[in-house]
Amino acid sequence: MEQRRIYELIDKYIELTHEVWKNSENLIREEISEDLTNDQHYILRYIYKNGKATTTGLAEAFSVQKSAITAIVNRLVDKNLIMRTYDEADRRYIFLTLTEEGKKQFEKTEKKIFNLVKSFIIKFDREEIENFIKTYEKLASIIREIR
Amino acid sequence: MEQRRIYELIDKYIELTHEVWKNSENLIREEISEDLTNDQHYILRYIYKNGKATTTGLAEAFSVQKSAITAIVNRLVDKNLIMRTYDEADRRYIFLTLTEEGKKQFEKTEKKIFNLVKSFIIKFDREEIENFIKTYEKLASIIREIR
DNA sequence: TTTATTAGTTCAACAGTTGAACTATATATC
DNA sequence: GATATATAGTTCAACTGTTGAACTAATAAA
Repeated sequence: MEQRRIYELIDKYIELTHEVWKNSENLIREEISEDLTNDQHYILRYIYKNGKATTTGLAEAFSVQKSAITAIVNRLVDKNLIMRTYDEADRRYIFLTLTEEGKKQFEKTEKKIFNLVKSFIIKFDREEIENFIKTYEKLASIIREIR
Repeated sequence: MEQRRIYELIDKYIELTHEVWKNSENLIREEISEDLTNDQHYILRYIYKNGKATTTGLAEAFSVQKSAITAIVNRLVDKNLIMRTYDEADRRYIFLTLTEEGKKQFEKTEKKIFNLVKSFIIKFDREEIENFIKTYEKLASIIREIR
């Protein structure tokens, strides 16, 4: 590929990712902010999908320090959406699980986000969106390798 | 498209965008954090590309309140990367421009980000990345319409 | 001239983040 | 078994970014 075109593509990529991410996050926030912040929802999402989680596991998954997770989890525990339970086999571990209220809250919030994403995903024809997701997956794994 | 497949695609989209964005931002932060935060760089980027900016313009472009822009701009002014100048034609307006140091800093930082993005963009063949960007642009304009 | 609007800042309050210091538990080494 | 090391998690101070309300200053409209 010619240098010039590569340059243009990179430039567009940088601008597009920033714009799309920012706007999406704002749309999501408008939908859910009365109940949760976006980051709080992503934490609930991780625990919901995995059944349980640890501080260290979340810190790795979200690429942040453990203290950042502690802070968010504290807020979710205060809201009675998450529970902490010691692992009796190794008491250094604390398992984070969703309370019943946490599950309900997640499902409610996720549905709103889901419908939002759906509203723009359905504007593409099937082939285009399939290819887009396929490339996105490749991109994710390339970035995973770099880290 | 069948409901089930749509569901899967939306689910993947939500997970992929979050993972890719988070990881990319972290990679960028590792590259530039000694000089600038990521958001500070994006503000410099906007002014650099447009020559000048106003608080209101930046607030709209970044979809945040004006006070958020004031805070970031203050830090950049403190670092002597941005200048404020009153518009003599309408003294309500304050134009934000880059100082010489600001331009240099931006170019230096942008180059690092550029090379980072390049390192994963070049792993795709031309057609794939062209299609990806094309769909991304469509996505951006759909989201722009929704807002 | 009075009232509206517009551009921008200030401020308090909050979420999220890092990084260092800390506690508590478990594992390795002598 | 005692000491040293490693691991999981929290606490804390400091910082960035954010909202939203109250404010100042300048311009436009009535």
